[in-house]
Amino acid sequence: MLDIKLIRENSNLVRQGLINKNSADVVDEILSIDEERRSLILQTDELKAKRNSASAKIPVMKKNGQDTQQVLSEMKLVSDQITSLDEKIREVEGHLEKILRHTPNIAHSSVPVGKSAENNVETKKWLPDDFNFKNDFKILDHIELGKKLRILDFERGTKISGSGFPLYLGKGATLERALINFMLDFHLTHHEYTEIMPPILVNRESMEGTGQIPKMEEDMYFIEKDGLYPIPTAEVPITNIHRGEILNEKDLPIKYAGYSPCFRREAGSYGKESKGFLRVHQFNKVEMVKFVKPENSYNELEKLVVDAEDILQALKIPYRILLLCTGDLSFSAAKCYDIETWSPAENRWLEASSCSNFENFQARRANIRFRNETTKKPEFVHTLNGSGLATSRLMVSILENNQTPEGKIIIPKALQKYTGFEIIE
RNA sequence: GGAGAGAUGCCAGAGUGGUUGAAUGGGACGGUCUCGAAAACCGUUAAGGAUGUAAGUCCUUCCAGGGUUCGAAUCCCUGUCUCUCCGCCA
Repeated sequence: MLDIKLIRENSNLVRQGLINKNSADVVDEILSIDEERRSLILQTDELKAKRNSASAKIPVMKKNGQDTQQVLSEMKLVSDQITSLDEKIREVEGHLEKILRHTPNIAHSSVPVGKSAENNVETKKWLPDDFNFKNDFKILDHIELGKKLRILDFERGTKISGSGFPLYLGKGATLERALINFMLDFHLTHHEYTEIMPPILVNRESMEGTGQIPKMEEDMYFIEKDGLYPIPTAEVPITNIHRGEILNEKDLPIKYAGYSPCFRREAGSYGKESKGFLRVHQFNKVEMVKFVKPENSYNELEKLVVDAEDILQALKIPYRILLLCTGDLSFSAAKCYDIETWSPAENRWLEASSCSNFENFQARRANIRFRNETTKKPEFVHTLNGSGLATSRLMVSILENNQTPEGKIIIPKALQKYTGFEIIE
């Protein structure tokens, strides 16, 4: 959520920010509602002050045996006015809140302005030493490999649940589990994260806190009976750990990493993208979340990206990094890097991680603050998160990049002690 | 799932209609004392909003949302959560 004071005091900056993010310019609407709100508050506060002072006098008058009849009827009137004004304020504030909750974060000044994904900027490309984009044998895609080696069964996954629910078998299941353990261990030992195992069903407040709701509501699963949402990412429960809290400045930055399955309806996105692992309703992901002091958040974002990169380099998976332009940035993000891994069968890059700085956008929604040691006042923290990483896309790259001409898979060295085997054949 | 009890400040815990944003104790912080420390004593210790250059002033908030009343932490209704007992159960 944007700060109403920021909108009030820097309306043009916000206006341009919304336009850059391909979002509707609601600044004038917000300003006029805000003005109405403040004028109503002024009126009701005055009446309330009047009522309070009368309330203090009434018992004294009674004690002195004075007649309170006139004051009481006067105050009855005042109270009625307060009630109706408060009603109006509730309405106006509800309206304002609704608009603000639907208004996206604006991008940081270092983010390139652009309309869509084509305007994203590649900032880095990393390839393993012996890597070559051309192969001298026929590359099988992950679906064919999965079938041939009996490690993935998309058809039976569909039978059990529907399309987009992958079934891992045998060494495929072991490899998936190994990958999760490897990534978590790596972040804990090399990057000093605290491990989290979060609830994977969350309530509405949590979904609103991180910004998935209301904008992305259609993409979320929802269990109506209990009012719970299966999480689309561990970002939701992990960021909400500190919802409504005031943290100690000396505890910052707080760094959490956690594994969870992720559930996404992906409403309306069927088609070519949806085959195999490319777009699924359930996948596994290790997520990194940071709570940091505002002045450090951009520095922390760069470190977050490196944390994700370290995993890919250890696995020797070719990847590139994109700096997303304003138009491609998600609702809550102020700046975001996508990390894409190479799929030789698809002959293209696949998004495996997204590392974002939300500044205080989520913190404001979720009311996550820290006490500034110098000013002694609470301030909103900055929150960041990054996939570290999503296994489904990673699995595609691991299988396809490590296949032999005979269609076997060589397990990356770093993973072997987790899988207990070196090859899938 | 059934029955009951409860939710107050950083914590513990009073408060059942009127200057109670809230007694008391603990903790934390500052000070006095001390060579230093402890003890003792004194003081400070909420968040949000409106207004104002500021100092300040005012409003709101005792789980949440409604209601009664001139006035609600206190009374009524609904919801959420916690605890105890019973049942069920990985």
